[in-house]
Amino acid sequence: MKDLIQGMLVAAIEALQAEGRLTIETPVIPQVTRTKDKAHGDFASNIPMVLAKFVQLSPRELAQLIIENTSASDLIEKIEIAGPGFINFYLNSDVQRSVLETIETQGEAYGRSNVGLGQRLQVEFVSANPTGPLHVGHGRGAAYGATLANLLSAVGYEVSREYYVNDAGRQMEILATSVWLRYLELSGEELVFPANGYKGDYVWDIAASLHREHGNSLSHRVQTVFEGVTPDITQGGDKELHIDALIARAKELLTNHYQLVFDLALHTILGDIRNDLEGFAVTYDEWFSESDLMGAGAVENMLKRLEDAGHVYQHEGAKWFRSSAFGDEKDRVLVRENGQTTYFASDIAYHANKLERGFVQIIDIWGADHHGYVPRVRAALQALGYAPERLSVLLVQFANLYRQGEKQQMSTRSGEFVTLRELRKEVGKDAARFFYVMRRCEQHLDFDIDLAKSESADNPVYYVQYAHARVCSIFHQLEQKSLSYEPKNSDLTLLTESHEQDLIVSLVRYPEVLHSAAINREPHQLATYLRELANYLHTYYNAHQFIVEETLLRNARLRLVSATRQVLRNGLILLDVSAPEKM
RNA sequence: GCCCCGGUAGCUCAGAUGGAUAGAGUGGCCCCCUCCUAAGGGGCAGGUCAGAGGUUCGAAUCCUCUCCGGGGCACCA
Repeated sequence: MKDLIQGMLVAAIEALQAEGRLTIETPVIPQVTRTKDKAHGDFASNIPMVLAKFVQLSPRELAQLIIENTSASDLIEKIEIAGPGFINFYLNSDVQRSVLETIETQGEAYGRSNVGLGQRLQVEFVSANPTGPLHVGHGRGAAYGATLANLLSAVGYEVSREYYVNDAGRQMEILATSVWLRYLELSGEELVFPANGYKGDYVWDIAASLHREHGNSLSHRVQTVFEGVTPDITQGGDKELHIDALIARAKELLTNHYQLVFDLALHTILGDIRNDLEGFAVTYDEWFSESDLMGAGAVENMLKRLEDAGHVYQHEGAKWFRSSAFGDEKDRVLVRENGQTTYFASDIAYHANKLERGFVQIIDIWGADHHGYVPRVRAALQALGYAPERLSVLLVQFANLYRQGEKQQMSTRSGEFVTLRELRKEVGKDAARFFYVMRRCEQHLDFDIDLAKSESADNPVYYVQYAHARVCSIFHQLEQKSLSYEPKNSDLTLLTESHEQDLIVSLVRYPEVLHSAAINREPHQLATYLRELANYLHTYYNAHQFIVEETLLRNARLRLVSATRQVLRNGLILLDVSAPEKM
C-alpha cells in the first residue's frame, strides 16, 4: 500500500518535471507514513514540505499541484491537503475490509513475507559458559534471541539459531576442580574450599553423582592434594594462582580420570541448560563446541592468517594483534607469555568459522557488559578480510528482578541467584517470555515477579491471551445458541462502526509491524502491537454485540473477530506464548 | 579519564528512517454486568519529553556541551 502511494507521488512529480513546472536536481523518494491520527487519513506524505524550498511555491500550493497530477486509483477514496503541507490519503474502506478475506485465506501465514529472500542468517544467543545453571539475566538474551530469530524467519530469512559452548576455557577447569573437591568432601575429607571455586549447590549435586558412580575410587588424602599447592590461600596467598595450582594437582592425581570428572560436569550442566531453554520454548539448530573448534586447529589457522597478513607482532613474550589499526582503542593479546591462547583468539577463530559457513550475516546477542569487546572482534574480522558489517552485535541491557518491590541480587559464584528454572516455575513460560521482550533491548528491564504472576488485569500477557480466549468464547456461545458461523452469508460493508474500522486498520497493519520489528531487531514492537490489538478487540467487545439477529451483520462481525483471533494467534506464536481458547 | 546504554505523567514504559494537539499501562477519582468470560470497557486528573545551545519550514527524535543513573575499560572468561 505504501509502495503504491509512493509510486503515485513519484509519477506525479515526474509529470510536473516533464512539464517543466518543477526542477529538482536529485531524484527523491517521497516519504509515506501511516498517520497517527485517523483524522489525517490512513497514510500521509510530507513531500510538498521537503520540495517546497526548491521551487518558488508554498508547500500547500505544491501539494495542490502534486494532487492534480496524481492519477486516480480505486484503492484511494480521497486525497487531501492538510496542515502545513501534508498530503493525506484516505483508503477506500472496501479495500481495507478485504484484509479479512486475506486473513481467512492465509491463516497462519498472514503477516509473513519474503523480504529476506531466503538469505541465510545466523543468530547466536545465550552462549553462557556451562559452569552453572542459567539465571534470569540469561533469560532475557534467550527470549530476545529466540523471538528475533522467529521474526527474521517470518519475514523470509533462513535463520540458524546457535549456542556457542565455551567448553575449553579455564573456567571449565575451575568447575571440574570444584566438583572434585566437593567429591573429596563427600568421601570424608575436610578441606578449605577455594574462594574463587564454584560454590553452588549444583556442584555438590554433580559431586554426589560422581561419588555414587565411583565410590571413593577417585579420592586422595587431602594432605596429598594440597601438598605443594602454592600459594596457600589460608596464608593470604593469591587465589588465582592457588586455584591454578589446584587444577594442575587435580590433573596430576586423577591422570586420565580427570577427563571423566570434567565431562560429567560439562554434560550435566549442559543438559540442564538445554532443558531450561526447552522449557522456555527456546531451541537451537546448532550447539557449537569451542573445544571441537580448537581441536580442528582453527585457532592456529586463524593465527597464521593474521600473521601472514602482517597484523601480529611480538611484545614482552606475547603475541599481539594490531587491532588499533582497525579502530580498536588498543592492541590485544592473542597468545600469552605462557604460550596459551586467549579467549579472544578463539573467539576470532569462531567468528571466522561462522562467516565461512556461508551466512550472509551473523548476529550476536551479548550482555551489555561485553560492549567493549565489539570493536576488537570486528577489527579482527576486517583484518582477516571479511566485511565487518557482516557481523552485527546486539547488546542486551541487564534485567533486574523485583520481588515485593525489592531488587533481587544475583551472583553466579556465590551461588545466590535466581535461576531461570525457578523463574519459569514461578511465573510460567508465557509470562516470562512476554515480559522479557516487552522492552527495547537497550533499555534496562525491571522484571516484576509479582506482576508477572498475577492473574489479573495488570498483567499484559493475560490481557492479550484473554482477547484470544474471548473470541473463542464467542464462537462457543454461537454453538450453544444453535447458530452456525457462515462467513459466506455476510455483508462486510455493514462493518461501519468506528470500533470496527479501528480493528480493521490494526489488522491491516500487522504485516508492517512484523517487517519493522524484524528489520529493526525490535521484538518489543510486536508485543506492543498485540497489546494494542487486544485493546481494540476488548473495546469493540464491550461496545457491540456480535451474536445479533441479522444474519448478514452477525456473520460479518464474526468474520472480523475471527480474523482478529487469527492475528493474535499468529503474533503470540512468534513470541512463543500460548494462545489459550479458554481462561 | 575514555567508551557504551539510558534520563518522556506519581510508578513502569511506547513514541516506526525528524512531522500535524506527546501516547499506553499502572496508581488516584468517577461511571458501566436483566447483555457473547468485569482476567473487560468508558471518562477525569496528571508532562518545561533531565538542562542549555545548535541544525531545520518543523526536534522527544539529529549535532555539541553540562548534569544524573547503569555498565565497561586484563597476557580473566
